[in-house]
Amino acid sequence: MSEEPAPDGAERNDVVIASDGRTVGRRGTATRRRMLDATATLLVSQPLRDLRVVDIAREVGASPATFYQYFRDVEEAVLVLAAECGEAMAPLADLLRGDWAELEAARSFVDAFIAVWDQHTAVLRVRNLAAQEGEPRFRDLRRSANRPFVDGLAEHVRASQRNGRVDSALSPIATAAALMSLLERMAAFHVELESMGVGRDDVVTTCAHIVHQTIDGVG
Amino acid sequence: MSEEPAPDGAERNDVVIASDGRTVGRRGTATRRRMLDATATLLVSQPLRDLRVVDIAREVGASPATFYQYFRDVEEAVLVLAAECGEAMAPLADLLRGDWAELEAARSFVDAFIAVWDQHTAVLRVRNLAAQEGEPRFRDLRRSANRPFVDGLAEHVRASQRNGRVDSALSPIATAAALMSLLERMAAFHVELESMGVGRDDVVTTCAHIVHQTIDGVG
DNA sequence: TGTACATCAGTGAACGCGCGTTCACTGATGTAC
DNA sequence: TGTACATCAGTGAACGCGCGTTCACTGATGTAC
Repeated sequence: MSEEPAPDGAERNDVVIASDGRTVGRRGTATRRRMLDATATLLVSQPLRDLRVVDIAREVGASPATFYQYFRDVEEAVLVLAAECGEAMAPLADLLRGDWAELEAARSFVDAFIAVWDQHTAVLRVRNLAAQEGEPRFRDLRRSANRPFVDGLAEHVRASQRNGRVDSALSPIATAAALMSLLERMAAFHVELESMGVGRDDVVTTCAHIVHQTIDGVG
Repeated sequence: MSEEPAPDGAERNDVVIASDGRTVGRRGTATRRRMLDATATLLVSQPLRDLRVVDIAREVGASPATFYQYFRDVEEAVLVLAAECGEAMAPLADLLRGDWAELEAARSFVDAFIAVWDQHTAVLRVRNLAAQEGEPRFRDLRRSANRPFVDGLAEHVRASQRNGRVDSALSPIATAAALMSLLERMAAFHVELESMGVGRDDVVTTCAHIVHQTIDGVG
């Protein structure tokens, strides 16, 4: 029966409520946005562990107290950013339709996937690190963002197994999970390969080959 | 000309020097070892970020001050553990010799690799997380531990490309890096797949297939 | 168009917790004779 | 075998920094009439 206050910065019936119960208007929404952007910016150059509320506040020229109007803590701000990345990923699920007999289909998907990572490297990396450390909320965000891809890849494997193109000893789920791991990691750190003479295109091509060959089997 | 004190816990001419300059004897060495083991144990259930000097000290029934006799900080203790894991990995390089025409060769390597991870999951995970966050010393440890495998895999790819069994569009380095990413991640979290009905053997088999097919090419 | 009021937005300054780190000390072990 | 000394080992207690967090306050914006 009790009327719980809405969680910080959460929306309820399109009305955003700040931590002290005031409704957030246009100006407040903009400030909140700047806090989020500042958070994303700072994560490019420092790990989440070293990111202080004071840093974010200073970055937008505000007081630490202002931060708490919109977020319970730094983690909550990062969770919002990670959720936004999830939305940016969603459209890629379409690229997994079709029979993928052509290498080009795999290439399109890999390229698009890495493109989203290139746009949001810092936040996605932090999301994955936190997920791997066992933070349940980051884990969930990652899982739900990747689920369509894992499911899609696993389905391709099953189809190829029915055709006899892929060895039935493979676990479709393990295969899909393995390929996603490969894609995420290469997306996250392909820039570092540049120093070894491996460019983004090489990475995309290589990943596409591996994915295609694995889920579509041998000719 | 100045006689620098040896770094904490470091060996010089087989004589270990503690942080206050005293040489460390049998008893001290044992205490240091217990500190290391306690660190590894605690890392199983909590991320590095939450690991306090006090926690480690309490775990071995000692005072925080004792910890500082042997390590500069928590990170240094973890670095020692990570280096030890590197040594545990080293023998696997032998498994990469041979021509790998047989799937079984890949399977042996994958199985052994995952076995080492199973023995040292916590420390290796922490090593990788720190490396991905950009900590140079963890990065170096990871790189040098994995280098033989990356090099070996890349060499196999080149050989297969000369045979025409693998598409020359693939970058040997990117391919090897991608496969290592896949292996590390599956080694790190294959336990979680159990809940989806995918056992350790399924994971090994699946990884072995992908690795073999990728570096040895199509029949 | 202007004025008064309500509400949204932002902050300075302080409090306090938790942890890292140190130091002067006690206790344990080893060894010379 | 025993005693004295040197050195190794361990610690209680405290200090202080840095950050999270809050509160009472000022300022900005919107709106009713």
